[in-house]
Amino acid sequence: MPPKPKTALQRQQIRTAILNAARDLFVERGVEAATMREVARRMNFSATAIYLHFKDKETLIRELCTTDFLTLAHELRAIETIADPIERLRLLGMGYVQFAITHPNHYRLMFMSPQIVHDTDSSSTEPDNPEQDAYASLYSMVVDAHAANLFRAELINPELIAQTLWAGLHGICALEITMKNDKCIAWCDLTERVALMQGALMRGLLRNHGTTTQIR
Amino acid sequence: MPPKPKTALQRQQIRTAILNAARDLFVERGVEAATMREVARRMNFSATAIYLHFKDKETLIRELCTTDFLTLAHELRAIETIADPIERLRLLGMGYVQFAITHPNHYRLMFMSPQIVHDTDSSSTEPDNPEQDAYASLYSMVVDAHAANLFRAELINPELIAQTLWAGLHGICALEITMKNDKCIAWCDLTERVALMQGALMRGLLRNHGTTTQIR
DNA sequence: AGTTTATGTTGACACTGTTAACTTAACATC
DNA sequence: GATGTTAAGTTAACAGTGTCAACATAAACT
Repeated sequence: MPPKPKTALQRQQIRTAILNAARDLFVERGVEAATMREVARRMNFSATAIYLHFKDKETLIRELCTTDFLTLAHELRAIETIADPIERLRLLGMGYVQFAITHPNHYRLMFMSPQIVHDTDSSSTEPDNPEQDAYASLYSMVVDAHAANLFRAELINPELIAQTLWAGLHGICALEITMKNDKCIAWCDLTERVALMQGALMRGLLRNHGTTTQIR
Repeated sequence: MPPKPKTALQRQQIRTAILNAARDLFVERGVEAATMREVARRMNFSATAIYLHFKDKETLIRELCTTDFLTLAHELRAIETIADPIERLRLLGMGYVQFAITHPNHYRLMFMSPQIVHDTDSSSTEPDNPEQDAYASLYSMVVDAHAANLFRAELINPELIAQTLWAGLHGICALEITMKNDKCIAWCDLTERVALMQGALMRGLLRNHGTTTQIR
């Protein structure tokens, strides 16, 4: 294994190769299956070579999730073009749930694991974290709907509304990921649960709680 | 350390002593801080002595959570005496959230960690698991309310309603536990979030969506 | 007294993440 | 061209972890 000085591009290629190798293990069997040593093994590296490219396992996995979540955020960008604020919110929620269900390990690590303290001043070069990104787009949609006077009069704080909508969908995703195989509970169909959550929350939050927003 | 044959009572005392020692570490610094070796150290046991009383770490911690959750379930029993089904549901939700926030590590392990497959036939002697217990009491309350014709006409499945209510509150608890220190998000007051979630879901699910159920 | 048995302890195995010290090949400079 | 510098990678090691197998011991039973 001859060491040659690598150009910046080559170095980046190795980084993404490591990320891909780690992802294979990660998406399939979770964080603790994605061993640093196993990743190195698959790269034909020695166990410690990974540390030349990533500070530690934490940052490796975290960076992996970050990039994947950012691609999601960009995919969901198309939804922002939809005119009707309510329909926009509904579709955003659907996309969110869909991602959580198809990438449970990513979701678990981003939203269901103890967070890094995320000190403000640290390495300075990570201004856009995906969770903020996702929440920000939800929030902006809520602000739009609020500006259009669509919410009930008492609801004066868009932030509170956004956090409630998020919590509702997160609850469904989290329970599905964690307990879908729990035989003690007769789980209803996932899409039914999502539809009812969205329908009920909308009906509970919106001003004209009548015919337009229908609970299926 | 002289080994004497222990009576069943003594054996049970040792078990609970181990559980208590483990709980100290667990509630304070989480699962991975509750090391088998550290528990043994605090008991003045050798590292492997714990395994004479518990099959492995998994079952130790799981049993710890189970008992604590069951005591919660019994505390919440008082709520069942409340006459108004809606108020009953509301208080149950409040108690649930309160427990989750004051025992975040318990909650995390019970509802936010990959579940054991919980094969039906195993050791046979664990019929009442607390998550089923909690869900069962929620479900029975929903059934009552449903029998009293309080829900909207379209909502014919109490199970679906119960799971939606659970998911809503679980979402709040889970986000609070995982991300309360995330500075990227301007979290609203927790009790406000709970109140809005309960109010909105109730308004969205109940039949008379008018003056009685007020969103604060 | 001698045997059995529950209750422990010691030592070990196979892992993990991670750091320190060493090796090697490619480049820049005198 | 010989020399040094340095990035890239290796091996060895440390301090942990959960857990099992083999051994020890003291009480109880026959």
